[in-house]
Amino acid sequence: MLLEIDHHSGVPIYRQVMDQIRRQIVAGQLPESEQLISVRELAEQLKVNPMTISKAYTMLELEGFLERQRGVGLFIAKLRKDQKGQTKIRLLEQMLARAVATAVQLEIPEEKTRQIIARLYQKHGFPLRSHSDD
Amino acid sequence: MLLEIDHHSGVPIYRQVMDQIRRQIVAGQLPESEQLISVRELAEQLKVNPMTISKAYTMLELEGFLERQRGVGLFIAKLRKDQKGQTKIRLLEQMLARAVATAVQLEIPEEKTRQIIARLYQKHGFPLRSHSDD
Amino acid sequence: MLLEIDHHSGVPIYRQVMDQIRRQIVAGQLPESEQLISVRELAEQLKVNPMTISKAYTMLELEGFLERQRGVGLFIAKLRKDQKGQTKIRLLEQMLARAVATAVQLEIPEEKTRQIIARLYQKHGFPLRSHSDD
Amino acid sequence: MLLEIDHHSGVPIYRQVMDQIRRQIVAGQLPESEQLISVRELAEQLKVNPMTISKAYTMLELEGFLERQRGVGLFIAKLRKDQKGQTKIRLLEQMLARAVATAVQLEIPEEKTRQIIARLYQKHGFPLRSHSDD
DNA sequence: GTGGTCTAGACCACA
DNA sequence: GTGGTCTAGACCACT
Repeated sequence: MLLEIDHHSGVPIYRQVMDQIRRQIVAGQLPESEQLISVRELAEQLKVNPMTISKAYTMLELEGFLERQRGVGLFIAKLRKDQKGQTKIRLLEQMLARAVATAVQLEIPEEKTRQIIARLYQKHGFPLRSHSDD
Repeated sequence: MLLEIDHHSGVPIYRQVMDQIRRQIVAGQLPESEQLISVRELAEQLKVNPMTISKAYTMLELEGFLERQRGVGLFIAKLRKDQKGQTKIRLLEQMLARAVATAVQLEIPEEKTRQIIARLYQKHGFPLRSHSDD
Repeated sequence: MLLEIDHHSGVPIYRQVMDQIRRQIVAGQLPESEQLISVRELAEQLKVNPMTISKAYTMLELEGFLERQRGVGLFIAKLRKDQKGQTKIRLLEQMLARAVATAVQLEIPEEKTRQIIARLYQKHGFPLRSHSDD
Repeated sequence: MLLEIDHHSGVPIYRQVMDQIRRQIVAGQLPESEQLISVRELAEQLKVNPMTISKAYTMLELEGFLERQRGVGLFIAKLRKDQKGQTKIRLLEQMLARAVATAVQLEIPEEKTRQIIARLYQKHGFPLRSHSDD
């Protein structure tokens, strides 16, 4: 599991961990039912406090993305196929909703917003990847 | 000047004040060179402590959106014409960048993102002014 | 009397007025025993509050640079010849003392400080003026 | 870290703290990447309210001299090598500029200013380290 | 009237 | 443990 922590972003570390794991799960990058790397190990990898990782794991469990097996560890939850798709759209919509609300207040037309979106997609090199599962 | 404070959002009050005033300035909703509502008055309106408002004003002054006249009050700074436009785009890009980064990781194609954007714009009744059926 | 007020410098206006008048007096740019421009008039010229000018005048009177003739107005005080010279040096020394203290802490050598001084003098075009009264 | 607060100078305490820390950083007296003394501790040392120290730290962070690590503390920022030198010169120039502007208006020749500078440097026992007769 | 500073004390998020 | 936020209330400088 590859995670990147930005200590200067202002975003709490436990949130960065949550967001990245959640995304990897719904993106299917983390195989279902597999055991998660342990709190201690991940903490060591990322050079952060174990309590921070523990907090992230606990909250992801509350959200239903992780399942705890007492005495064993945490596992990726099995999500129904449509659940994944729904979550993906929901996560994206949340972020876009705030962006569009801002754009509307600033009277930035949809066309301009589209241009920015297009540029950002290009920057991420997305067109090169296949997206047949949508 | 209309401001809305959400005491339960977790976002510091002074930041909510900053963000809303900054946006109103770059959106041209606050006329240049005009005196701002006073610290005490806004504090009373919003039912918060004057220091909280003072902090927001001070930070906006540091950012260059407000100008102080000692003993008189704070005024909307005159921004160069291009500065406003740049700030508007910058504010929007910040929000979109995170959204697109998420979309790419979730393998949501640009077309789908566009659809969501379009729907959100419609919901806000945009384009403004050019239609008469509002 | 020519005064320039910088509303954005952070220096209180009454201080800017004091400093400039004081300097003009010891520089001999204001003829001795002449009546000062009235509070109201100067306030109008500079577009500032009359109380601000009044405060500056009062403090200069306390410093001995102005003399009040009740019912008439304020006049430039007659300074003994050596007083002017002493005041000039004192004013300069005060400012230089703080600068050198800083330079020493920052380990900036005297030579570098001299260079900066020389550049600043050139910028003011000083070498062009005669300075035979020293 | 040694700081001295003058409660009667009229200069806000948080500014005195900022100025002294900033100078110590660019003077290299505070080692890079080292953790700063905590807000509470410094507040206790100086017998002032923690918020006062917090304000100074926050502003220095905005200026780029300090870096925050959430939940851990504040650290001296790593400055590019030339940044330090530039800041040193900038700090000194600011003070000298006002002094020379005064000197020019008072028609004090550069030579006289140099003499005062030289005397002040001697008083501070500069040049440092290169002499052994201290 | 304006904003700026400071205090004492509370509560919170983060690691 | 760390810093961040907010309050209520005081005092000050400036115009």
